[in-house]
This record gives sequence, C-alpha cells and structure tokens, in this order.
Amino acid sequence: MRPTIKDIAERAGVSKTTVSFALNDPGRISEETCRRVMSIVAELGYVPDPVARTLTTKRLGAIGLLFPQPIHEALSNPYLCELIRGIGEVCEEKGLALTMLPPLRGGLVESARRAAVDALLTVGVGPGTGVADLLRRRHMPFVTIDGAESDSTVNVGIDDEAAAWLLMDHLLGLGHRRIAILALRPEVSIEPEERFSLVRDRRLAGFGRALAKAGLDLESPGISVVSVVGSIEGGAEAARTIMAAEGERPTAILAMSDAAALGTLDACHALGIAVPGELSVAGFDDIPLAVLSEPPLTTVHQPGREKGSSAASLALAILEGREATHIRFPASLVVRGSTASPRSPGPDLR
Amino acid sequence: MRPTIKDIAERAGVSKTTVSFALNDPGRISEETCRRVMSIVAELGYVPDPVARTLTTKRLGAIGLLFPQPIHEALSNPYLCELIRGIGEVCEEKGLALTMLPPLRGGLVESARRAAVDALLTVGVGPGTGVADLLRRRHMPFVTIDGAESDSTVNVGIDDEAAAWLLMDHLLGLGHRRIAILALRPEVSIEPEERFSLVRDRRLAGFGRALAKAGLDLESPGISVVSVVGSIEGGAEAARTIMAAEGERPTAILAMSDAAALGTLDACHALGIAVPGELSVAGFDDIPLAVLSEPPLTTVHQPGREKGSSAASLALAILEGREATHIRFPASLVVRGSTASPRSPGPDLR
DNA sequence: CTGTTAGCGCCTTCAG
DNA sequence: CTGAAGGCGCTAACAG
Repeated sequence: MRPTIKDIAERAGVSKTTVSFALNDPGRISEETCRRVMSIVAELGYVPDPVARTLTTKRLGAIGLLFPQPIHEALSNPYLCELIRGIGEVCEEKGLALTMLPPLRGGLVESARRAAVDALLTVGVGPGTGVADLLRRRHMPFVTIDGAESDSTVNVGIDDEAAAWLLMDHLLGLGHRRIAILALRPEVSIEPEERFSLVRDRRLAGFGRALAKAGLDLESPGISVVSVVGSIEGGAEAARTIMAAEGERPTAILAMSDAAALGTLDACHALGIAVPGELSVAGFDDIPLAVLSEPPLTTVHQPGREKGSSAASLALAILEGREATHIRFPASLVVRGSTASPRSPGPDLR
Repeated sequence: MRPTIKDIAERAGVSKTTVSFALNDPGRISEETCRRVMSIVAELGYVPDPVARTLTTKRLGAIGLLFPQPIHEALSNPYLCELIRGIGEVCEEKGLALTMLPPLRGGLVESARRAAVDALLTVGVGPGTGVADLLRRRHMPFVTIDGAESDSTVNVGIDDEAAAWLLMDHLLGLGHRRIAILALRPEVSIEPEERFSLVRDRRLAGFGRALAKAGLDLESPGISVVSVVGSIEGGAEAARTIMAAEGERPTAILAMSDAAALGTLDACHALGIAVPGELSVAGFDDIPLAVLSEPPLTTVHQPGREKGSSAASLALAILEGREATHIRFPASLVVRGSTASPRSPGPDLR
C-alpha cells in the first residue's frame, strides 16, 4: 500500500497536521521538525494524493473542454486545434492542465456530470440544454464557445451570419451562380436533445441573405447544400461526389470550414480540376494552413486562438468570482487565390 | 450551497446509503423508495461530486498525457496531434477523458505529482528521471512513448536509429553530399535533469552510420545540423536561414519531423527555390499532410496513431493489472516527390 | 510552534 | 430492503 500522510505522521511521531505543514507551509513549524518529517517523506517516497487534496481545496488544477465529437475527430479539425491552442496558452500562464471531454456512452450530459475539472468550456454545445443545466447545478463555472448568447451563460463567438454573408457576397460578386455549399454536419453521435447547429444555421442564414440580393435563395437551382464533417478528408469526399455528379457542375464550392475547403482543393488536384480556373473554392476560419495551400485559400478570418484563450480566461474569471461577459470577435473576408470569376459565364448567368 | 448526498437523505427521510443505492444500484432498494429519493434528487438538482466519489472508487475516468512543452506548442506539432488522436480512440472506446499535462511552474515532475488521472502516458520524457520515479511512487500506471526501453518501464516506439539510416541512405544514394539536417530541438522549458533527447540522438546516430558508408560523418564539411522546433513555422525559419547563408547551399534538407519539412517546403515556395529540382527535402513521421504537400513529401513512415492507441491500451492494461510489454513498431521509407538527384553534381561530389 | 478535532462528499461493508 | 458506521487522504480551524 502507498503511504499516506498518516503513515508519515506516525513514523515521524508528529501529527498529520505537522506533516501537512512541512509539505505546504514549512515556515509554520520548526526547522528541526520539518527536516525530520521531510526525511521520512523521502524515505517512504510519499506523494500526497491530488484527488484527496482536492476534496478540501476545491481546486483540481485542470480546466475542461467539452465537445460533441470523439477526440480523434476533434483533433482532425484544425479550427478546433487552434481553439485548443488558445486555451492552452491560458493553461500555460495559470499552470493548469487541460482535460478534453468527449461525449461519453451516456452522452454529453454524462460527460458534463462526470467532468473532474475546475471550470469548463464547451464548443458546439447549446445553452438551455441538459449540459448547461447540469453545469449550473454543479455550480461549475463555464463558458460556451460558438454557442448562443443568453444572459445566464457567457459566450465567445463571432457574428456568423454576417461573416457568411461576406463570403457569399464575394462569390456572387465574382459572378458565380452555381454554388455548392459544404455545411457543417450536425454531430450525430450525441443525444438529439443536445444537438446544436446554431453556427451552421446562422451561416446558412447569412448565405441566404446574400443570395437574396442576387435574386436567389438556398433552394434555387444551382445552389446546393450538403453536410460534411469538418476535416480534410470530409471535404475531399464531398468534393469528389459533387464534381462527379451528372448535370452542370458548380462553378464554386463554398465550405463552412477551411479543413473541408482544403480537402476540396486536394480532390481537385487529384481530379485535375483547375482552381480557381474551373472552380472557385472558399473556406471559413482562416486556419494557419489556409495560407499554405496551393492556391492559398479565400476564407473568412476568425480568431480561433483568441477565442480559445478568451473563453478560458472568462471561465477562470467566473471561477474566481470576477465579472465575465460575452465576447463577440470581428470576422473579416480574406481574399486569396482560390476564388475568381467563373471562366465562362454560362447561359444561366443573369 | 450545493446539495450533498446528506441533504438528499435528510429530505427524503432515508440514509445516505439509500440515496447512494438509488443512484448507483437501484435494484437494491424498493421501487417506492427509489422513486421518492429520485424525485428529491431531481427537485434539488443534486449531482454527485465526481472528485469525492473518486476518493473511494479510485477511478477518475481520465487518462493523462505528459509532454515537455506548452500545450499550444504541442498542438502545433502534427505528429503529436496524431499521437493524441490515437490515444483519443482508446478514450472513446473506454469512455475516458484525456488530460493534457504540460510542464507546470515547478517543472515536469511537478506536473506528474499533481496529475489527477487514472493512468499516464509520456512523450519525450526519459525514464530513470524524476518523472518516472515519481510516477512509480504514486503507483501510477504509466507508459512512455518514444522513450527508452527499460525493464521497469513499458515503452512504445520505433527503431529510430534504423529509420534515420533509411532516410539518409536514400539521400546519399541519390548523390547528395551537401545536406542540412534539421534536428529536433531539446525542450528548453523544462528542468535540465528532465531533458531528454533520445530520439534526436538515435536519429543522429542513424544518420551518422549512413554517412559513414559514404565516407562522411556529421562533422564533415557540407553536412550541418541545426536544431529546430517541430512545427511548420520552425522549419520555415530554419530553411530561410540555411538558404540565405553564404557559401554553397546544401542540395538537400533533411528534417527530423514532417512539420519542419513542410515548413521548409513552404519557405522554398516563397523563395522560388524548386523542390526537388534545386533542393531535395525529406521529413520524418509521415503525417497525413505529407501526402498533400506540393510536391508530396519523401519521409519515414511511423504509425503515430497506432503508437498513441497502443500506449493508451498498455497503460490501461497495467491499470487493470494485466501484463504489458514494450512495443516497437516498424518504420519504413516512403519515397515521394520531394527528393531527387542533385541537379548538378558539384565538384565536391566524390 | 504543534496537536486535536472536524469535516470535505461519497461509497461500502456489515448489521438489522 | 435499509441504516449505521467507518474510511478514502487531506486540510483547516482552533486550541494548547
């Protein structure tokens, strides 16, 4: 059996308290006693149990990130990686560990219930859902990222509707009228009640509003919406399907994530489709890789790192009883090489 | 104050035991009682405290990953991401959370001391070091990844020396004699005693052995070794420096990580240096992006995902008291488009 | 300066 | 079927 503080105390002929002081606040006991205690600690190789300690200190030294997909899937999404990196910066600063909390067997609510962390961040999880309720019941400080703003929950995000509008408007302005939209696929692995597609919906709304200006809408012929997972492979797969379908090909593919856009680009390379010559491709997020692709990606920039670090800071603020309020970051259109006017304005161009 | 099991018990007029049963083992009490208890639980919004529960169950439901760099830096390394994804697969399967443990203020040993997890994996951490000692004292099941094999520690890795040999031999075979090596930079942010560069050393040894066959060594003129961080940016920076230096340029850059190689590729694009025409570039790891680059990367394949998942499985095996032994995965050379013979075999070619 | 005494919140024998 | 009692390992008042 592993030695406990009690063993040390007995062996050293002092009380548990004294041992505790020797370890955490040496100034409060005599040097002599401290030395003796510490030698026993070393001899027995005693290490205090972090969990037991937590029971009284109420601090585990970890912050949690709850997301609606398995870990291996989350990390295949570069945008999420950026978010996590941002959170990591705060962890570094505060000396905290970061616990990734994927949906458990019992679902996301179960994960929230079991999470052993000091504060929690959620991505793609709605408020007013079981998760938020549970977290509140646990008195767990939490912040949503890309969630909905409500007065009972602090959120970090961007104006997705406006950002989407920017992107669609750009494409429309170039003359595109046959556009395939690769939308974020709602997570199917979690409880339907916890499913949450606010970002997707808002972006679609933004696209719709831009289309309206051109006399189109999401249902118009030529405009299509397909759901894909936010990874390179997901985008590549969708692009292959779209470009292989019969009928007139789209002149542009507009993805709701750079990862999917990058996958599209890759599929085009393989298929020998020239970008932006034959097909324009645009993404969303402006991940670091977006600059490096061939051609570099036109996309909507949003500050992933900062979103992560702000969310983490806010959660810690709540934990410490400080004020915390929503943050809405600006997003902007970044035009790079992957979009251009459609080569031959077809007859369907008005 | 948050309700505890005691509050529920009192309110329901039963003992804490009964409440506990209602929650964890309903079959043991009457339906009637159970119903009553549960209604109070719902009414008060009671959620058992995971930490308190851990104290007796000895299971936190999390596995830890200890690494020697800050989280934001770790996640900028695609190889580490792959490793983590592999661990994530096991977490998914077993219903576990994954806690990332960066070095704390007190250093890596402090992180190991404080880690609130059921089992631990380490990357780039040596055995026989303070970390391993501490973990053993804590009776914490742990597995090292890319560490040293010893009979007291189970490790998951590849034969780095042989793998490196393969790569250097390939370059030498193509005729390269002026080669810049981008070596893994030992982590400087942690305690010197915990610093560990076995992988780096072994790969250098492999390179050296290959060079010897060509009558060269790591000190030969034309051969240079620089240390870089394992990220795209790190590689790009190094490449810019190398290609800008006066004197004859190398005909090949050999990186110890694909990330650095990709960065090199990117820098070459920017500088207008043709790959592999003017410069051959090779990496290490065979990360998913390696196929997608322009040109696709020649590299040494090693199974990052599998290393992660095996390490996790082994750690859990130890936790459950099952047998666990080292795993050494095979590595292989993957020749793609980024390497070729040097265009003009200079006079220094023997 | 040091020890005693209570908890922290939960689970789990062991009786009844 | 249910309750009482004890313990998990540690910290924190509060006395001496």
